[in-house]
Amino acid sequence: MLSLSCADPWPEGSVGLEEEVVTAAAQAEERDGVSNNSSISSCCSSVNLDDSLTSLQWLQEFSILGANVPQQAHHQPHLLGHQQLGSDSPASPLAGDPASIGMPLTPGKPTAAAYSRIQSLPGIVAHGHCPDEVDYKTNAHIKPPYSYATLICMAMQASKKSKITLSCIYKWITDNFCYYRHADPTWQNSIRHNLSLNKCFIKVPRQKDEPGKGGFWKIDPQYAERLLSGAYKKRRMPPVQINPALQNRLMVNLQSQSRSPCSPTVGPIGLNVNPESQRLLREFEEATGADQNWDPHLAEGTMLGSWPVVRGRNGHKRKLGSRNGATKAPRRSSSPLLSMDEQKEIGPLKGDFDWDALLDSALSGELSLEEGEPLSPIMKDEDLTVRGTHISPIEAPAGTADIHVLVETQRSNDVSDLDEETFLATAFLESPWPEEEEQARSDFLCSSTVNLDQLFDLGDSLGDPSSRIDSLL
DNA sequence: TACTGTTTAAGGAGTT
DNA sequence: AACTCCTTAAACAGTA
Repeated sequence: MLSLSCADPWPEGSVGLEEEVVTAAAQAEERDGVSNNSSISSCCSSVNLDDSLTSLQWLQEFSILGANVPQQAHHQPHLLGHQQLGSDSPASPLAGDPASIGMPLTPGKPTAAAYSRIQSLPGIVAHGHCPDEVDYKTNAHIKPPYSYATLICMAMQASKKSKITLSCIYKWITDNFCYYRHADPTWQNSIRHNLSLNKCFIKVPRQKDEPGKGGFWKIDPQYAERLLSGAYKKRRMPPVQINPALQNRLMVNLQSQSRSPCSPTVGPIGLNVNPESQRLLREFEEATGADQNWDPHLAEGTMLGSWPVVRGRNGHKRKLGSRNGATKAPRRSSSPLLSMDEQKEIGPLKGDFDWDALLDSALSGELSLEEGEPLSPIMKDEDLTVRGTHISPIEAPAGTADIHVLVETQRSNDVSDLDEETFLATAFLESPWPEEEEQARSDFLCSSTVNLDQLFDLGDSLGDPSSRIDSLL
């Protein structure tokens, strides 16, 4: 089974088999007596070992972390097997989890604007942040700007399966968004709440002969229809939120460094925040003006001291109730989540993601759609909208490397907010390119400073977007 | 016992 | 202002 999950657990076109495989895996779990009590941490430490192969990684490297992230793993997919045999790897998410092992988080491109650089600093509250500038997979401090429904959709679509278990959704989220690995596990409650309440999610009960806990979930085809018909209104992304579980440590770290600003130090959690970063931080705060109210002496009150006055979206206060352990001990995200079958099931979730295929399959009525309910082929318009910005169509130069984002954006024209959000969120989840193309792609990427921010920031140059694309190429 | 799933409630923010 | 969306919290029941 290990080799199955390593090699190609859910090969293309295996959708029809997945339920059987899941069932078989679940039965194997039963046979092996594998309990669900392995913590998600330990689960991740093993399951995540192949995360270096996921698409998240390549895009993160691609965008801002290119110089900082070990790359050999996704250049050497054959290492996967070894990793899964138990040896830990620095490329694994947890190994790369700054909150876990103190991986230094350094600012992004040194030549980028202070704004962009600041985004990559841990624990920065920044309205209007650029999601693609934040390494959500390793940054445990910034809450991903995706709604829970979006996260669920992402997990479901990443799975390429018609149905997915709750624990797999948890797993995918924690695998791909470091924030949730360290966040109060109440987010799982929200996930469940979303699944139950949101009409777009359908529960698929486990069959009698399907061992395991809980049922499966899938996306309602009607909802998919709505997604693609643009029935949903656009909503603004919430501001970045800092993970309260990590913020205190971060604060201590920064404070300790502020006492000796001339010597970059590694704080209690191993976060490098050197004087340059602190300077950038101040730059950012000053540049963002009064709403940030930055004051070197009151920094705690702005971005580092906003907890435990938990701030929801846009910083409004939330009730804390008894969440600080006064009554019910909250479950931690390290609580056991996955059974063996789910770990096997989750394997393909990690970056085995192809939006082309997903959309194609969706449009042809596959994916989670019921038979006879094909999606409307509506994506043939000339215009496209990227997060509220109207953009003229851009022809991808023939024979050049795919501009996946643009292509997908065109195809996603007129999609709903959630779908768009999901698209934006999952665009960087696309599976790694085939090996034979990788070098050429790498060359392209290396020779270009393009990142998603640039691609999605085309609204800045509506006058001549194609010229901007040309400049990117 | 822990996990899963449902339901209710409340509050904030964006949209109409 | 009303509506909708989203998040968070919590209680409760069912289940493995």
